[in-house]
Amino acid sequence: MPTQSIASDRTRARLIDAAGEMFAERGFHHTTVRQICQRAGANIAAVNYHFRDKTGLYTEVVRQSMRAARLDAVRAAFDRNAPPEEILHAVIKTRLESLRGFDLSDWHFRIFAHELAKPTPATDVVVNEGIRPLYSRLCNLVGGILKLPPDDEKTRLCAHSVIGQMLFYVFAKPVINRLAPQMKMTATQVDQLADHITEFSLAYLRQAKSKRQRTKTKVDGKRHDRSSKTNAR
Amino acid sequence: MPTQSIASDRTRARLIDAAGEMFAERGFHHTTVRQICQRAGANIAAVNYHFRDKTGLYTEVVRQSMRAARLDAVRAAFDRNAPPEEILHAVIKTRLESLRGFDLSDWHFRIFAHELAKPTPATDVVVNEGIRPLYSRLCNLVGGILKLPPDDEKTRLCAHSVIGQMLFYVFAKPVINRLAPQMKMTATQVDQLADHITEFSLAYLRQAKSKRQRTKTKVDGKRHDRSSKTNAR
DNA sequence: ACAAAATTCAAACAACTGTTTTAAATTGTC
DNA sequence: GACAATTTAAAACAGTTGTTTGAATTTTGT
Repeated sequence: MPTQSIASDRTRARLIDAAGEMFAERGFHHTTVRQICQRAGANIAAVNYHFRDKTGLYTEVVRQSMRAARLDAVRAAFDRNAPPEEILHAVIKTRLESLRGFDLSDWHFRIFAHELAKPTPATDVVVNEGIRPLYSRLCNLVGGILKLPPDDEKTRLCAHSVIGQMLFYVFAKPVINRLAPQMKMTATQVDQLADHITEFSLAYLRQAKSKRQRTKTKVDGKRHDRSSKTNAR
Repeated sequence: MPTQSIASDRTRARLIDAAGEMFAERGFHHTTVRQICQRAGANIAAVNYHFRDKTGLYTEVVRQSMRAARLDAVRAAFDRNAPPEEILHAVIKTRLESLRGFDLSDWHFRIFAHELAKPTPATDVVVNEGIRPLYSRLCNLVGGILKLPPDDEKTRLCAHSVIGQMLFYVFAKPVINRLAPQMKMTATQVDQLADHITEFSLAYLRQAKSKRQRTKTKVDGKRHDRSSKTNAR
């Protein structure tokens, strides 16, 4: 028994679409329900009718953007069967695709950025459902390269260094445009960016690993553990 | 002829102080003039009387925070007579001091962060007076290590990588608190952070330099330029 | 000490916010 | 096709925002 009409579902979807783009662009606090409704071609009361609150609409947008395609792409990059360094490159590149224009249903990264700047009532949802899984998987990946446990402090610091480099371009876009106007974030430029961040990060990761292995062999004789199955779920 | 009274100057200063802390904490848009005036012990109309606008007060706060002590400390770190890698470490460490609690007159970094997230009418002032000089000096420094011109694309990308790592902790503070609660940002922890970011970055910079020098010596014979005075102005 | 200028103050203003209300229109079901 | 439920619509609500007003007060220059 579908208690909701099709027309209702369609305005609901239009509201989520419009709100998603605007939330991603201007953040939660700087987006008014009137703007959303105008963009969605709906009445001002539609938000309260369909989502109870403005925050209700926002959490729904967040929840939906968590299941969006790009996030799956990042997960796929993680699950790829390849050497960890290649996986890292794929993850970074996939994640940076968000920078090219306004890909539909690609609000996730930008909403994440806004959440960082100013927490909202839905921050817990964003952190626990959207960020934490990717964060822990990145820690697993980095720890795998470093031959260190995922919750080791050094591992975490390195993961933060990778995330920070990526986030910078999402956050600082308006400032970068004034500081380095030649960066237009074209497709090839984003690729170069991903290559750079990967190489920049791997330089330290490789060095730290080999240094650790050198001291390790000095301490406990030969290394024969080969415990490289560190990128698991 | 001091046309302004002393009492007036004092409320003016109190307003700037209160506004600076609150702008740094919550950003421009999320700070109300009523909150500022209450904190400053001034009347609601004081802001408009002394600064014409809310944005007038904000630009004054920004202008003042640009001349604040911490920024001078960063400049001093840049001007230090030392090998560039040591300078880099000093700059990063000085810049990260902002993370420890709420140091008075240390709004600069946080205001910068808020500007990144959401541009304001004073963004131009922030970028041109506060960010650009440090940015170009960082490019000079990094270019000096890389033996590349400061406006080379690789140089800029590396500078971005360094900035991104630092900014992450400023931005992501609320999220980091949930993701890695053990990071309390104590004095020693901030020191470790600075050490890590420096080492993480230098790993790539050193590697890229030596790689470049190797190919360079292959091309133009012996290297005898020694043009290491790259951190000027 | 006194007039004039500068500053503070309480109150109200207009514009905006998210939300609620009440009635009209649309929809699904018999 | 009629009736009941669901969905839209226009208007107004209560609250907050930055700003202005005009009179009281303090400070300044002589």
